[in-house]
Amino acid sequence: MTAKKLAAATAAPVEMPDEADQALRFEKARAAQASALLEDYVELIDDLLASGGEARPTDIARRLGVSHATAIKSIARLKREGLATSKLYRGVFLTPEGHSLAARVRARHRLVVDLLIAVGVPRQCAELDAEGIEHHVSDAALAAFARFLKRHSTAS
Amino acid sequence: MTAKKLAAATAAPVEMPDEADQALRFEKARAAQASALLEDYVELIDDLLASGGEARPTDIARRLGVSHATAIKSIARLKREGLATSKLYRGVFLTPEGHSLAARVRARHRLVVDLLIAVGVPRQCAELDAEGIEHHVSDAALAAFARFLKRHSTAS
DNA sequence: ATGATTTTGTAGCCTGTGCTACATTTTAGG
DNA sequence: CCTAAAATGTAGCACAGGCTACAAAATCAT
Ligand SMILES: [Mn+2]
Ligand SMILES: [Mn+2]
Ligand SMILES: [Mn+2]
Ligand SMILES: [Mn+2]
Repeated sequence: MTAKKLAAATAAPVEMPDEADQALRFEKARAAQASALLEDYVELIDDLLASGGEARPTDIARRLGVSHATAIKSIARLKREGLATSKLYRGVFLTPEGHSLAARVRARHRLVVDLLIAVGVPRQCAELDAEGIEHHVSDAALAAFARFLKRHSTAS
Repeated sequence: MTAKKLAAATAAPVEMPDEADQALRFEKARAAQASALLEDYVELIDDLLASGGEARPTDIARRLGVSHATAIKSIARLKREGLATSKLYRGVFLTPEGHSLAARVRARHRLVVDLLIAVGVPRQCAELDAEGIEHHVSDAALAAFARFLKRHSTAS
């Protein structure tokens, strides 16, 4: 290992980031990925409740493109984590925590779409990509997005 | 359901996207998520090979922040999918397919970081967020990012 | 050279998130 | 009201990607 480090120090053409930093980056990305599913569910449920009235497992499943069995299991997880409630054959509802998460998630989703469009991404494409991107945008980045949009919408 | 749709049509305060479109969005995001891990591995392995010489399972594990057992299993998947090779105690190497994937992934990673910085995200934060965001940026969005950066770097 | 340390590999476990198939319950239509 | 259709729930499977614990191999240092 000593030999290898020396060789790297003398002949390395590429600089690597610090090991610990890099590990933290990947760990953060994995964590975001783990909550992505929950975020999409609460956002969708909140949309359904706001738009029509009911958020039924079958509707949720259809909109997410998964089987109803899968949706029901994920809804069970939402309940386990205190984000949703449901009564047999009565549809799904959000707890206050679920509702406030949904609000944050929706605001972030919109901001991401708007930023993508502002830098020139076609609307359709922006909406496609945002669905995945949103889960990895930190609050600091979000704030920067908001500043950018304000700057560039007033300067029409 | 007829009654529900009528109610929604008359009193709906929120517009929902088309069901099929929405399902496609979520399916695409899930697909991106599934390849994210492979992308991070090939990018990291390529970096290690370019910078020092070797890409050993333990190094890979440390940099990714996972146990070496986990890394070895993921490397097995890389091999199964034709992206990498390895001989016992000889480290990991990329196939031509793996190498070209790594090149695409690295270019995309850099472009995403640069764009985030260009819109005002602090560098540190940009590098953190990019690790997750990169896997969800389509080619079309990437092209838009490149155009945006060219426009805004020449106009200094 | 040999003993300690590091690296690698294996085995077995868990959780999350997909699926299909089947059972049950509710809802809707005639 | 009764039957057919739709919705819901359950069971059981598969696979990915985490982990720890243990075993074997290679490397390093004395
Ligand atoms: Mn999403
Ligand atoms: Mn969303
Ligand atoms: Mn990444
Ligand atoms: Mn990357």
